[in-house]
Amino acid sequence: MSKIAPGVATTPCRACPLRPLDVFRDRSPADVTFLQTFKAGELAVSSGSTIISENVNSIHLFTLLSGWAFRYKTLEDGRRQIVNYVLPGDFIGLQASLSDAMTHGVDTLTNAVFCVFPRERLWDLFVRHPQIAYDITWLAAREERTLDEHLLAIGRKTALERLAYLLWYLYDKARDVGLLKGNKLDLPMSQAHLADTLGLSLVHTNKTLQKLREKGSILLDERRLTIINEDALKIMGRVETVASNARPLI
Amino acid sequence: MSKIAPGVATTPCRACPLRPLDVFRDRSPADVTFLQTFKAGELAVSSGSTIISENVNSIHLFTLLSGWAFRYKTLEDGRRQIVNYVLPGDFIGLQASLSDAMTHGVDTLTNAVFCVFPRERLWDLFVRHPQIAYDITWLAAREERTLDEHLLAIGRKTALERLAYLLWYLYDKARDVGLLKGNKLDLPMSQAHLADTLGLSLVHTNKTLQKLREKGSILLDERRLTIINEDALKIMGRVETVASNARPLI
DNA sequence: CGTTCCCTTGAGACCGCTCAAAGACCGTGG
DNA sequence: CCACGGTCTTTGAGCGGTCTCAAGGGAACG
Repeated sequence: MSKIAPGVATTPCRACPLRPLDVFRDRSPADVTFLQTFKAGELAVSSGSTIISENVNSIHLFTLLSGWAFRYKTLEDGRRQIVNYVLPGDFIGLQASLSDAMTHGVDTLTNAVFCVFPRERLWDLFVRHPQIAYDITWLAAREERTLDEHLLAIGRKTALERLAYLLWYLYDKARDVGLLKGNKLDLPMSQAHLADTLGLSLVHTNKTLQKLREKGSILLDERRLTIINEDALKIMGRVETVASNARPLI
Repeated sequence: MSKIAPGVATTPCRACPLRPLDVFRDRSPADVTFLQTFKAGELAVSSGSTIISENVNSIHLFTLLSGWAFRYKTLEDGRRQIVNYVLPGDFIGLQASLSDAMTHGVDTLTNAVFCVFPRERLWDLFVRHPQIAYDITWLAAREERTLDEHLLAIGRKTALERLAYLLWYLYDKARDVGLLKGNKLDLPMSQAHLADTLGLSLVHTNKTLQKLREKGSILLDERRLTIINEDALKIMGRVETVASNARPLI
């Protein structure tokens, strides 16, 4: 089901397939070399695996190399809230690592490969590689901003606005890391996942999806999303226009 | 309305009234001395002031010394979502500082005093004071966890659960910094603020508040909150029991 | 003493919920 | 090969939680 690749050939950081992408900042060769030593290995898991468990402290930090995952929290009676999605290049585990208490879970939506970094070397990193430390903080602040945005959506937007917002968010996020095929994107999650992200019931999510399709700006069939009119979708979703700069890749 | 105290006597970090509190970690005298030099001054503002404006990059970082504030986001049509509350000892501004795009606003609920730190010295801090850099990251991860929790509440809890959760959250947070008088807490926000935090309408928030009062675990009158049965409140709010450790104070 | 803000209450509308069930698709095992 | 169970999507029906609109009262303030 899941294992940390032992002798198996792993991707060397200098040949990281993500780093050349425009969304990621350039990094000095020295820092790339350090990241290579910081990387303890790779974790290759199948779809539906739990990478970080709620209520259990994680001893690792991860960068997703390929695949999709999501962060979530659940209540005892089973109600689940998906807090954010994880795409290639996203760095996760800081919360579960630094804080000692309850945290979120992370599950994969597809087969996925993670770079694994040992938490115990984080302090060493802060001492000896301030640039990377700064980048980690930058990413944490960025995630915070995303969560603010999601809170605004769930707390104050209508079902239709929320759904339009979420689909645009996923589309835009996927575009950053080159996952689009033209104006099409293969989404790995079910409508139940979307519902748990939006704070809506499954049934109502489905009906809202119908409505959104009727508006003519999107297609979504067989989990393939096609964006016909991105601007209209953004307006419907009350999306703030964001000029996002390149971000660091850990 | 607001000004950075110039020649006015400000609180020296070594005599910080917050640091002796149990919630805050001990810090080496050398680091306290550095923080003193990092601190550019104090910002004393009256109730209802905007400290950080949405859509405008902030050039400062702040630690709240005294008073209450809140972080929020708004939509163009005026709908507002309060994202979190800021109490003494809380460190804010990282998002608005590090990221270049749209951000949240921060308004005060009472007269308040902030310690002001210049953003441009943040990099220097990361190079020369890794412990403080680490602490800042730790706080960012902690805030992220809080937002996850709020997302779970707004997305998946009922109105009554949300309100119970919020009141307990505020009570617990205030207790940390010694703002309780016995089992009483003076809340500075209106029911409109509570509504905008919970993703509910003002009217329904009021009616939910009635219901919660009827349950007998709380009193809330004239903005004075009395917790009669904390355990019952936590259960109603579906609050995870959190064993929170001491946290750093910047 | 008028204005403003806040809390409260009532009434009715509607958005989103639960319950229920059917069809499509898929992998598995008989 | 087909039967079967599981997951996912879709649809209908009816309930109810939350919303909007409206209005009144109290406290604070100029």
